[in-house]
Amino acid sequence: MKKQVKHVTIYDIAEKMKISPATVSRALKDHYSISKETTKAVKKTARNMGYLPNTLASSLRSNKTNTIGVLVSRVNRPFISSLISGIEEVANLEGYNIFISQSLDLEEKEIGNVKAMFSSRVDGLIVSLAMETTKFDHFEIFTDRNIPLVFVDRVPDEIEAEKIVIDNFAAAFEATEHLIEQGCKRIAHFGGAQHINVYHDRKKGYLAALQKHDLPVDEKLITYSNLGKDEGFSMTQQLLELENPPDAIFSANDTAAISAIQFAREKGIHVPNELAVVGFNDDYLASIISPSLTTVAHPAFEMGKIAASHLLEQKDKSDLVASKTTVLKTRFVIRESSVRDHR
Amino acid sequence: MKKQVKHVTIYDIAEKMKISPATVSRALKDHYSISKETTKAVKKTARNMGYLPNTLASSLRSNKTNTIGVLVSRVNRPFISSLISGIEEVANLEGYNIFISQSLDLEEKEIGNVKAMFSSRVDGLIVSLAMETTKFDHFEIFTDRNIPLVFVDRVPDEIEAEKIVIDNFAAAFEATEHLIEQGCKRIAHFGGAQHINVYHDRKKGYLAALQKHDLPVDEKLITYSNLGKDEGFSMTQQLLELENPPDAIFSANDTAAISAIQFAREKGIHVPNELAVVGFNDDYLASIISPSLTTVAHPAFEMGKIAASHLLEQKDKSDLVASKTTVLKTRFVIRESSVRDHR
DNA sequence: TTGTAGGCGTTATCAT
DNA sequence: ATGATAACGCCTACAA
Repeated sequence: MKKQVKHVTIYDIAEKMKISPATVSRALKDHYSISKETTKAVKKTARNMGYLPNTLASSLRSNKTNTIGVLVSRVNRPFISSLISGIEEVANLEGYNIFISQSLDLEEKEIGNVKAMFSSRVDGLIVSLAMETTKFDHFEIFTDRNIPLVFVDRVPDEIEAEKIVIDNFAAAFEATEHLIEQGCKRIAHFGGAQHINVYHDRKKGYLAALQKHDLPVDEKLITYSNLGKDEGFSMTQQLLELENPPDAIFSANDTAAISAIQFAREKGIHVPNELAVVGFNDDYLASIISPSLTTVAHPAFEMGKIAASHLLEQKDKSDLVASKTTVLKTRFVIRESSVRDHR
Repeated sequence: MKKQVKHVTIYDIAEKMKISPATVSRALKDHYSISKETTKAVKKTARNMGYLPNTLASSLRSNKTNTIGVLVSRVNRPFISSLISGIEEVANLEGYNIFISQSLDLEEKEIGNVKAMFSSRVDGLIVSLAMETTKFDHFEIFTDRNIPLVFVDRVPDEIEAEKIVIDNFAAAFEATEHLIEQGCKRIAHFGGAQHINVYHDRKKGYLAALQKHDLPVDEKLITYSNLGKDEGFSMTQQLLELENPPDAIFSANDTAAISAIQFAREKGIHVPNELAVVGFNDDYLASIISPSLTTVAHPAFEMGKIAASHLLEQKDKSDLVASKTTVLKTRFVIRESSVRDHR
């Protein structure tokens, strides 16, 4: 039976030092009104006694948790984990911790998570929407109370709030135009759920590029899925079985694009000459696969940093914060999967 | 100026219903002593008033946060993010949230994080050690108080606590022996920091396999690093420039192994015939790269699930928990990078 | 410079 | 079945 160590409180310190708990509390946070000697002595005693503050009590009283909530689809996706790293870097620098939860792309879970975040009184919330989400009133808990709320990447049009996004339309346009310049005439598109801004805008950019260059739009060449590995395979297979198959694919993410490359490789179809492929995200994989994948570099880490710093700025500005959207630059990275031999 | 919504408390509900806060509190948690009608009425009023519990207050009073702390090196690593997913799955099922923080492989940050976890009164802590960590007394805050503590993967020998690991020795032995069976005679090893159990054991397994097959150990073929992408390149380069270069590499992770493959590919060195490569972890990349990478599948997700469920079991057993180590099975995945043509 | 005392929102204890 | 009250640990006006 191990000895059970009790929690040391400011009262214990006060008692031992024959001073008041208030003085201890102030000394521990370097309150100006406490003398240097007292402060030093208190801190020393606290250390000796193994005192560690109870954040719960402190937060309850002060109405401040020094915690930022982060609500994402799932942490084990390259884009998301980089985003989180960016958030953490800034948060930590400012003395904040982060509280992460996953929606698993389910609306119901997202709603529960938002409530849980509120219940634990996070000082602000950063959200990238679940794939499934179509309603947004669960965020009113935060907006109604002017608790800082920042959306990242997958953002809702329907809410007035701070948003950090990339220009999906422009990036998709550039990517598609690049394929056209390579001489591709029948360009397919792997699209995501169209009620999500990012996938909607990417498709729009794709269509706009086709239109600009007077290429016809063939609905048979446009697919919708959640862009997973398996979907990538099956979509590629179906497209290549068409009587009039595509000569290029612009995929709304890298995962599906990579599956396309793998499928083509297995079938002996040359990438890029028979099938050019462009992805979106610039996952680490993109540079590793052979042929390497042309894609749109998504500044995930930076988005996280900006989201966190904007969130922390909101606190100060009280309630006159205009809803503001920050658009970050993407970078089009041309690699082997799209550059055709000169003919 | 937006209307500022106030927080609704159980007092507000009690007042409106002309009952006591105690009854409200009980009704909201389905306490057996409260009548069905009252319970139903309270819940309805709570919903109408937009009541959301204050977790801080509840936790402070009940001494229970329903939160599991997770302390890892960094979230944006494939192994870690899968581990976290596993933890979250189990935690959520049992009504727990998780609180994540990153040590960035720095001991000092790990120490701070452990204190912060304690201060926020997590009900238990799951840890994968920072690369830098060599002392372990910062965990005594938890062990002294019998707060459940589980180490995963990178675990300390020096602490009596629950541990979840894989058999790194056996896995490394099997991997190395496989290379020997392929006819490799000079097998190099990319090792990690040797004070970390996993890297230490992997090296031991490697050495044991060489010894069993009467192959000499050449220290020049053994490197130590943090096994990053860049290190993988430079180590491969250095090894291949030796007057007597290796014909195989067993790397303690996939990242460095993949760099080795890429380096060889660039230099026109045939993998596996001129240089066979085996990695460790089975990151998603391993199956994508060409030639695909032979590696040891590390059950990250399952480790997370087991860590969480063992942690939650500890709560019940009060203080007679024996320190226990659970060893999970790995799976050796043979792919192209190690299978030589028959000669 | 330091002390006193009330309160943050909830739950546990003891009563009715 | 319900109510009154204290307590969790800390912070902060107000007082001294």
